[in-house]
Amino acid sequence: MALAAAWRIAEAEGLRGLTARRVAREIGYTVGTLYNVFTDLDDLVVQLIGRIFDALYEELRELALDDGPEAGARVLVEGYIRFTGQHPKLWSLLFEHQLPEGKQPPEENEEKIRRLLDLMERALAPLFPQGREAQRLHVARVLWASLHGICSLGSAGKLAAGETRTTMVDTLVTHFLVGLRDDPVKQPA
Amino acid sequence: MALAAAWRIAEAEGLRGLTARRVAREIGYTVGTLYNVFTDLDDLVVQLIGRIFDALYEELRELALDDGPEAGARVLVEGYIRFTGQHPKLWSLLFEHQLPEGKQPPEENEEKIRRLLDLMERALAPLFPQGREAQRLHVARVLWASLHGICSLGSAGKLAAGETRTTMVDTLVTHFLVGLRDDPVKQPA
DNA sequence: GGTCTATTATAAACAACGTTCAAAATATAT
DNA sequence: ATATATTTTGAACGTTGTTTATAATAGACC
Repeated sequence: MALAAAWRIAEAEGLRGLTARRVAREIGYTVGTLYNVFTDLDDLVVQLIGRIFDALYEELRELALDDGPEAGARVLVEGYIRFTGQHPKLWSLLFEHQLPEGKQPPEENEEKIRRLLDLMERALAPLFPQGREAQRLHVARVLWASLHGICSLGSAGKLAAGETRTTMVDTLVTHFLVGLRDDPVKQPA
Repeated sequence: MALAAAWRIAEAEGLRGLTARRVAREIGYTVGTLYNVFTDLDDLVVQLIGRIFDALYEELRELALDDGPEAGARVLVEGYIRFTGQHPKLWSLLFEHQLPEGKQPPEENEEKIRRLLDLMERALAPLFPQGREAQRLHVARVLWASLHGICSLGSAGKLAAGETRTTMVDTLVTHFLVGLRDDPVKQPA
């Protein structure tokens, strides 16, 4: 209930507008009540982040990943870009929010990230023979992180004025996968 | 003076510790005085970000970029990673800070980014014949943004537990450049 | 030096923030 | 109906960004 309200607020106004009192007002309660449910505002945000990961996963889970690695990778990155376009504030919340020094994100959120990465691993699987699972994970991570970087700098308009995320990601996937296939070494990290 | 203090605070405590009163106290003035110099706290942060870009540029500008595109790219990404390791809080500030809806970053900061990208363009230059400057810029952007993504997810520990940014970036550069060289099409975006 | 003016710094105030907690309201069980 | 456990509240504390009227200072001119 509070998380649903937080979702709406963050979707409309971003992390800046996401305050405890605002969430409380939205659900017709007082601030104090929120603090009986969440230990912290960070706690609320972290749980909201979990829901955002879930939504992204739902967007990507039903895509066809078995039409070859390149097709699979392309379909995944397209879905990712679509999500960042549909929920820009929510998506940027995932990385804007930085937990203070001491705290660290809960186990379940790491698992949600792992699930997303699994999709990319499955798409790339045909490229790797058995016994190369470590390298498969490694490559999936690199591609996923690069995708993130392109969407991150592309959306903020920081880097790529006059260039779309789609064309940039296209170039990434094309050249990265070509290089991967043509590399005779394929040595793990 | 205020910016130097902001630098120190942000370096030690990150964006969360960077408050107007804290900066004012650090330089022996009152908050009001800060608001005679900066229109806003966002204004101060944006100017601090400019200085961080400058520092990153200083770290990279003297590297040798003319020993071939792969060597040049590697030396750049190594320098980038070194900077993110030496000033993690400052570097993450660059992307944590999100300007509110209306405002947008000043022209000079975009120029500082452009300068950084130029370094990558110069490193990759031998790969592109004359008349392919647009593609050169495009590819430099993709590589730069991917590098950013890897450092971003790698440093927060979000993605790559048990994997270093160096190995990930290594894989990126290797496969991306191989794919770039072996691609007979090399069509611009 | 003394006066007038322009700049600069201050202190206090405002609203909103995160967070806490004793007390009031409510629900549950006997 | 009474006693107990739970939930919600409202007020409070300290801190935040930001504004503004006032005080302090500096510089220029006679």
